[in-house]
Order: sequence, then structure tokens, then C-alpha cells
Amino acid sequence: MMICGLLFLTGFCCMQDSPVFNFINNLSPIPPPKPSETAHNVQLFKSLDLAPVSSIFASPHVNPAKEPKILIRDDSIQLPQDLHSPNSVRTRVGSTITFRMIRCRDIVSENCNINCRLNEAPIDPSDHTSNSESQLPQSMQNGVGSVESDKDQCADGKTDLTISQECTDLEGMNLDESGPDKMDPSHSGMDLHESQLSEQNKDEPAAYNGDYMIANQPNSDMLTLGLPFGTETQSVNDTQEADNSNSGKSLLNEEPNYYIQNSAHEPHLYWTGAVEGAAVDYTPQALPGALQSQLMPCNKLNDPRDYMPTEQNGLSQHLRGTRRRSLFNEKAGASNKSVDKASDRRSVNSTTPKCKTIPGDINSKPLRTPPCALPGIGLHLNALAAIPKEKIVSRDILSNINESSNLPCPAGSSPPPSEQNIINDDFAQRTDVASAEPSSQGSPKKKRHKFDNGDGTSCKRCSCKKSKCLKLYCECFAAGVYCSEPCTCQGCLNNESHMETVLSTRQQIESRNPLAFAPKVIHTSEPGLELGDFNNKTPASARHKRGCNCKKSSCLKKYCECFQGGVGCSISCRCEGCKNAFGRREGVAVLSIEEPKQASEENNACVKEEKCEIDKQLVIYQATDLAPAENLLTTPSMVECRPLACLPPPSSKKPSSKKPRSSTKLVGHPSRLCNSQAPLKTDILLSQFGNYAEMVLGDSTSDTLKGNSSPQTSVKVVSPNKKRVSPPRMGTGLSPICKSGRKLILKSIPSFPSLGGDLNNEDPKSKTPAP
DNA sequence: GAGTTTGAAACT
DNA sequence: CAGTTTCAAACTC
Repeated sequence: MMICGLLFLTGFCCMQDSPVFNFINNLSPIPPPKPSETAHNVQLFKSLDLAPVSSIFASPHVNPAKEPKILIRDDSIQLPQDLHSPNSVRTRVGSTITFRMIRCRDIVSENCNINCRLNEAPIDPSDHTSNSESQLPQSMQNGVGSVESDKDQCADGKTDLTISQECTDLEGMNLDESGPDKMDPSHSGMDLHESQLSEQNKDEPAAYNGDYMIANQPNSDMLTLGLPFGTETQSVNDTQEADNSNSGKSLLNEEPNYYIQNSAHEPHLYWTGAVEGAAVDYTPQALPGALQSQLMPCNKLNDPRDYMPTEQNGLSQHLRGTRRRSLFNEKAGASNKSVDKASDRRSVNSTTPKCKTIPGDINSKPLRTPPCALPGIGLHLNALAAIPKEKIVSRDILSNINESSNLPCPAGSSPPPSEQNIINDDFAQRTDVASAEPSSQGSPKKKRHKFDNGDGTSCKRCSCKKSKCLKLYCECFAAGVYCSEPCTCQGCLNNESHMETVLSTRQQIESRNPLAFAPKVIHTSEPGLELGDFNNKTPASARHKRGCNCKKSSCLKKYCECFQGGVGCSISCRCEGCKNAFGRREGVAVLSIEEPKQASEENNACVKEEKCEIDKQLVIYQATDLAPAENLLTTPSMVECRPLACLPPPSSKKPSSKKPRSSTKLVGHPSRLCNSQAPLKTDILLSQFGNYAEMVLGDSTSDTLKGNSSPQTSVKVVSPNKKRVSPPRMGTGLSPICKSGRKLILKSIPSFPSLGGDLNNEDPKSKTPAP
């Protein structure tokens, strides 16, 4: 029965003709990439599969219009019937993006909560199982949205909540999952779960850091989810009811506000949402990556699932992690290790019941999922998986995303993780890069394992001492995220409690340099145009926006932003003796000639090595069709879309004071956006989002996300000889994730303000805060 | 883990 | 805008 139901749902979702699909398409200007379709399907599928229980009710907050589950959940929540009505559905759909974002948030927080509950709160396994089981069938029968079934499920209490949360997580996860696998009926169903579970157990020790868990609860949305353990059972029902009143409205009607508020209060939440949104925003090239990254975050979110015995976790993570990961990982063993570790952490943490939860602690560093955490990834790219509470997005994820995005994009491509991104931050891109370096340089040791996404989106862990984390020196601040637990900073003011200070500081910095928070790597809409094709392989499309000024590092070390970002140096660079493996800037040859022969020789050697590695990576990507999208490498910077950065200085943006290049497009990391957003106040955030999104979407969307480009771009990128934007940045995490979902998100997401001059966007003006 | 190096950011 | 200082990451030992 379940299988049939799943198949039915997936089929439904897959159907382009389906109202949902149409609706989605209408929403987003960007043509949904094929992956997206799969993603949707996947999501639906997962929701059903993974969480039969989940179907019960996702967190009341989140009601993805798209997903039947969500609807169901809402119903369970007692949302107004309107919602259920076709109309209601549509409304939701319209707000889908928002919802999704919320969900991401919720997912994270929820996951945390869930974990805590699971661990801490006594739960009757029998109940849980029974619920889940029973629910599945119901959900199946009910189809997308049987309210009643949901309600019933909800009635169960804790168990239900957990389940629902899981479901939500799953949903989020679904996004991540690219999906073909998921789509497969074979995979779907209990079988998958079992296999996955077993794998999960193995792979993921499970210990989730309580820290991660901690986060969101304080917020209203999360409140329900975040109920104190002790009160969980009762609270569940109560909360649900309360949520019903609130959630129903807020979610559907007030989504924007809701979203914003949450974000404002809790970076995490904000992040998650941001992440998705970010994905949307990202340039086309970036988008794919971004989407993935977003998904990744979601995946990371999934991590919580890991805790859960449920099969779901296993599915999402497992699939993602193994496959995607493998792609990147293969590239750089080191990176892989880092990723794995990150994943391990998560799993471990997740498994461990402990929730450090500090229900109320907003300030406390939000959960960061370990950047590396991303399923496949470690996190971040910091971001998602690990998403620090505040930073949520792990660069790992981002990195993953970025990487994926980069690959495909290269031609045109794009972007970014730090963390992830994502969640993470360290992951992909940076790791890749790092890995590349070591190989070339042979200094494997040291690269810090930050969870960088590549660009820092991923979980960044700063260790600021004097800057109070209010300067660009601070990665967290620069990434637009609040400092979180992993940070070892002193006198940190980059937290929610000092939100105003943070914002004002950001504004100051932006007023000084509108692009200060912009992604460091720019992807030109047309590769090679502005920047010109440098002899090097790096596609002109992705270049360091500003250019580096390296002198001693020869652009072969992370000191070089270009290198760090996995992009070649561009004309704008003022570096000396540039040996950037990703592409030397023009004129470098001359410089190199001038330079001592030794240097040149060394450089060449290094370059060759790096190239080889890169090529290998590229090949890998090529090999896997999906990979490109997922893996698209994005430079870390790319990954990092920072919403905050996007925020136009309140007063006025300086047109392009320094760096902005009219033609070039900024690629932001989705994850990053998310991150940045978190810290930002809602108003600002909203406005930023819109603009930012526009910026990103404008050009890039066409390329990567739209799906049009994806294949081609990926291929181009891959082109063996040329080192393109090295995936490196992208971070280890390949988070294929959110490919499809992202698009949706993008549209829904308000456009972000364009960055200074770079962005052509109209947005700055248009910024219209969300209602 | 401590210390050094490096280059961006901040400041003047 | 240029030069200097400050800063924290990257790197080395």
C-alpha cells in the first residue's frame, strides 16, 4: 500500500501537469530545472515515505504548499479549512517559498527539539512506530492532505511531534535529495529505510551536539517544536493548538512576517530560510549549487533525523552523503576526511540524545550544524549540517552546493559554502581547494579544518579577539551570520543580543564598501567577457570580484582570496607573481618571467599538480551527470551569498565604489544568504532578499538553475583541460540537495538588494519588504 | 599549541 | 587615493 501510495504521490508530483507543478513554475521566473522536478517528487515522496509519521504533522509552522504533507500537517494543526481548500492550497503554494524557508528553519530547530525529545523524553517506541506505520498508510490514502489523518496523528502527542518534525525534516531533506534515487520506487518504501538505517547506524555514530540542537525554540515558531522536554507531551497538543491559531495564519497569511520574525530572532531559523532563499537568489550558476546547498542545509537538518531511528534519515543522508559525497570526496581525500568527520560528528551528535538545548537561548550560539555536517558533506561547508545555531547554514553544504554548482557553472558558472556553506562551511570548496593545495604544495597537514564552505558560508568559526566580530575580519560577521558556539571569539558582539550593533556595523561597512559583504567571487554572465579569459582555465565567469593583492603567496595559498575561492585571478587582481592554479591573471606570464626562475618552476609544478587534481575532479563530475549540478563547484565566495552583504546600505548604496563591475555578476552562496539573513533584521532582510535574489537570479538563473544551462554548463565546466572554477571552493559537500526545491524558493524569496554597482538589479529600489 | 607569516580590512 | 596599522586567518614549527 505504502509503496503504491508513494508511487502515486511521486507520480503526481512529477507530473508536470499537476497543479502544483504548474503553480510552482508560475511562481518562479526561473524555469525549474529538471532536478527540481525530481526534487519535488522526492520531497513529496519522502514526506510520505520518510515520515509517515511526519505526514502526521510537520511543525505547524511549516506548511509547504507544495507538499501534501504540509497541508496535512496544517490541517492537523487545525488550520483554517480554507487552507485545505484548493484556494488555500494555492495560497500556500504562492507562499511556498516562504514556507520552505520556514521549514528549513523549523527543520533545524525541530530537529534539535526532536532529538532532545527522543533522547530525553521517554517515548514509547511502540507508539512511535505504530504511529509512523499507521500514518503512512493514512497519508498514502489521504493523499496529499488528509487533515483528519493528520490531526489524529498529532493527537498522539510527543511521538507525533517527533514524527511530524521528522517529517518536516524529511521534507526539507527531500528538497535536498536530488532525487532520482528517491524517485525510484525501489528505493522508496521500507526497504530503503531499512538499508539506510543500517547504514546510518554504521556511518553515523550519531551524536549530535546538543549545541546544534539548542537553538530555535525561543522563537515562536519553534516554540511548539521546542517545547521543553518535560512538557513535551502536553505541550505538543497545546502547542499544536496554539500553533493552529498562530501557525495557520502566520504560515499562510503572514508568511513573510513570520519568516522574518523568526529569522530576526533566531539566526538559525533565519538561516535556514535564508539558505533556501539564498539558493534561489544565487546566480543561475550559483543557483544549482545554491539550491543544493540549501538542500544540503535541509539535509543537515535531516541530521536530526539521524538521531531518529526513522529510516528517513538514513535515506536522505545516506543517499546524499554517499553518492554526492563520493564525488567530491574522491577529488580530495583530505577534504573527504574532513567531511566525513563532520558527518560523523553530526551523526554522533544527532544520535546522542543530549540536547544541550537551551530552549531559550537565542544568544547561545544557535545550532550550528557542523559545517561539515552536510550529509554528504561535512557541513559547511559549514553550513547546514553543522549549521551553527545561528549560522545554521553550514558551509559544508554550501560548499557542496557550491562545488556542484561550480562544476556545471563553470562555463558560466558560478558559485559558491562555506559552509555550508553551508551547513557548513568548510566543506567543499575550501576543502577542495585546500586539498588541491596540499597536493601541490605537499603540506597536507595543516589546513585548518574549518568548516568552510569554501567561502565561508559554511560554519565559520571565528576566533576574533579584538574586532568583537564586528569587522570583516570576522568570518562570521563577513558571512552575515551570528557567531555560534564553535566560535572562540572574545568579546563577541556578533550575536542576536547585539543585533542592532551588528546591523549598524554592517551598514557602516557597506556604506564604506557596498560590496564588502558581497560574494568574493564574481561570476560574469558571460564567461570571459569582462575578466577576459585568462590564459588559465578558470572560467572568466567566476573571478574574484575584487581581485587579490598577493605578493608572497603567489596566489597559491589561501591567503589569496582568489585561490581560496577556487577562481583564477583576474585583471582586477594586483597580485605579484601570480601562480594561481585556477587561472593566472593576464600579464602574469610577464610577471612570472620576471620572477625568479625558481618561483616559476615551483609554480609550474604546483600548477600542474593542481591542474591534474582539478582535472580529475572535473572528470569525476563529468562522469556523473547529476554530479555537475550538485557538484557544481562554486568558489567558496560564491557559495557565500550573503544576504546581509546584499543589504544595501540603508542610506544609499554607493554605486560601485570599488569593486563592482557592471558586467560581472555576483554569485552568492545560497547558504550564505541565509546566514547573513539570519542576523539581519527582518525588514532589512526582506528588502535585501528581494534585491539579492534579483541580482543573483537575473543573470545566473538562466544559466545554472534554470536547468537549461545545467547540463551544458556542467559539461563545459568539466572541460578537462581547463581548470575551471575549481570545485574546491565549493567545499567538500556536494549537496545535490535542493536542486529543484530551490527554484521554488527562489521565486518566493524576495529579491535581494543588488550589491553596489555590481548588481544591475533594479532591486535596490524595488526592495519591497515582504508584507 | 605556540609562534610566524600573510594579506585583507581598517584607519589615517 | 595612498600609506600605515590592525587584524585574524593561514601557515610553520
